[in-house]
Amino acid sequence: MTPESFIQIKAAEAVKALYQTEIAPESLQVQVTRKEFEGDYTLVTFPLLKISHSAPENTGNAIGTYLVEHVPEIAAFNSVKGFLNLLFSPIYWDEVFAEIAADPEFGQLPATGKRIMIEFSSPNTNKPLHLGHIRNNLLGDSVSRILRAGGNEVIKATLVNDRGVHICKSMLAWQKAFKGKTPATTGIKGDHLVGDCYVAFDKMYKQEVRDLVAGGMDEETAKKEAPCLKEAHEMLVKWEQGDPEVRALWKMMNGWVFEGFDQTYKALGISFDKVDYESNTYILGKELVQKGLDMGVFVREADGSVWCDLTADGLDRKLLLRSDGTSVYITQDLGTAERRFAEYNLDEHVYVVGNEQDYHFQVLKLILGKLGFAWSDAIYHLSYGMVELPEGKMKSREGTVVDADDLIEKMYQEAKETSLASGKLEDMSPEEQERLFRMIGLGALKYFIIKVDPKKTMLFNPKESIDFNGNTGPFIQYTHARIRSILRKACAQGIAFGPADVTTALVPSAKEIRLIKLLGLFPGKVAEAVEALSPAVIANYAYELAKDFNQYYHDTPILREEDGALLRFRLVLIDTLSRTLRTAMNLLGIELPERM
RNA sequence: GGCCCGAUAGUUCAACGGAUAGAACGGAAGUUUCCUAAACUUUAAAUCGAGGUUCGAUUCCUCGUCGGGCUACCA
Repeated sequence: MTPESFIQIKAAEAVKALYQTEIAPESLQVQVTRKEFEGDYTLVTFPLLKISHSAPENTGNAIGTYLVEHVPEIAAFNSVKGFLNLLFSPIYWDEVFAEIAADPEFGQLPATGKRIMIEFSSPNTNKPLHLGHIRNNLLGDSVSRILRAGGNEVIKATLVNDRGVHICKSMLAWQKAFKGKTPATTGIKGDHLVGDCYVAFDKMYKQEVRDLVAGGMDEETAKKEAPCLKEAHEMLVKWEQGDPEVRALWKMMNGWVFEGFDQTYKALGISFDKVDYESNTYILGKELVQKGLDMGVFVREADGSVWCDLTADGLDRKLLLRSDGTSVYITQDLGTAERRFAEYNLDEHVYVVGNEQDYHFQVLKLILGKLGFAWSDAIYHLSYGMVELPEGKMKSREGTVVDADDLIEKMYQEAKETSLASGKLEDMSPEEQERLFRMIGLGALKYFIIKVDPKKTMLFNPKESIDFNGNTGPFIQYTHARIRSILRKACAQGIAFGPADVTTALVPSAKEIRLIKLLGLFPGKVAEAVEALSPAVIANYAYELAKDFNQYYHDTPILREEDGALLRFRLVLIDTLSRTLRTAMNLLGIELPERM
């Protein structure tokens, strides 16, 4: 039980005894006591004044007196305005700490019995991954870990956009300007090679538009009439007809891209349980269109196109089927969602997709609801903000995109330089060092991105991205390494310790109590992160833990402690701390080194 | 035009409607016989504006200002 819920329950009992009123324990507000006041946790009593019909301080005093008299874990209280500060007794810290130290799965919440699918990443196969994808991937990966820790069964899914006119553009450019070039012959990573083709197409296209405009055509028309664009569309038609040549080229180039993506995913430490390809799913949803027509929620226009009128819901009319009978993006999304819910019997489905698609998901949920699917409410769009650079928004056309592979490599190099400069790694094997540099570089990148509230637009400054100080991944990794170092030394000195040594009857210091208090908060933080689908909650918690340890460590000579019992208590404390830190960082997908 | 989202120290980020709005970086000043100084200590510095809701508002509501996104028979 978390300290908060413990107080909530006891306080509700107090209210019942004192004022003969039943209240829900969850409705009571409990917070960690601010450090300028005496106490461990604080009950906010303002909301209770209506029940007590008494001044804030009197109410607090009444409840405080009751709690001290009836609850052995609560030792003392003081009441300041509407804040009832409660001081726990050592009995309580013993209980909390023993519970944490003995629980090998600390932070894992009880099973909910829910099955949740989370879709993220969902890349296009016409260019390599960039910084925006990294935010998506890290969020998706971390949120799935958090949902799992929240007691849910989680299925990580991705839907690869492997078909469409954008891929045809890359294919066309390859035919025209890259023929014969492969990742093998050029030494270029597959997804980058295909991305180069895409850029080449764009160049070609722009030149053609300029030529047409120079020839007297107005720009709007020129943009539609550029020969290479038309060719790309013809290629798409051929692709849909199953033209063997086009299909072969498509398969080959997609193969390059997948190989490239695999490397990037591997570097990021990300994997999926289920991979869908749009080339297989784009037909889905057509039966739903018929169903909608039968139900009268869709209408067919004279030209054969099918629409859903959402104007009554404050949105626009949405196209579902083109006049030529082909489906659009949302149609297949409808079909894919239906299939997933049916196939996996999902309780919830989370989509990690950028906030530029807020409208799309609003429409998606609305239409599914109109089609009579009760589970439309179980769809959650985890909408995240864009990543901007100091010079503004990333624009692929202006070449200001931060490439994922480049970035990962840069972080690694930076980690390597800084680590080598510290001169602490001389006795490590080259392989160990490599592993460590990767771990630190990646930890810096991941933490930097994940610590920001998902829904906010964030700024990424490549120059400052790898900080090893302050609220950063490496700071936490460093802290963990220090803890492990102490524990190693204790082992080497033959000091045995274990959960049995946990007893704060030794009178722990204020800082030790604070650490225990912080540790006890972890399950609550996990629950909060699940609720908000926000890894940032965990990230900031982990930082607080690390920071507090550093402060504790600074003026507590742990291994020089003479008293055996106190020494063992301290070792158990920091051992528990390192475990909790590890568990928390694991939820973010960040590895912690044993030493650095 | 319509719809959606955001605005907090110089900068990047925090703060279930709760106490004197927290950190970090950068700035200024310190700490190394000691288990990792990639650390620690001290210090200056902020809620876009105007109303409203209430015991209490950075947080909720309205209006305004500024910024971003969406508004394709693209995906």
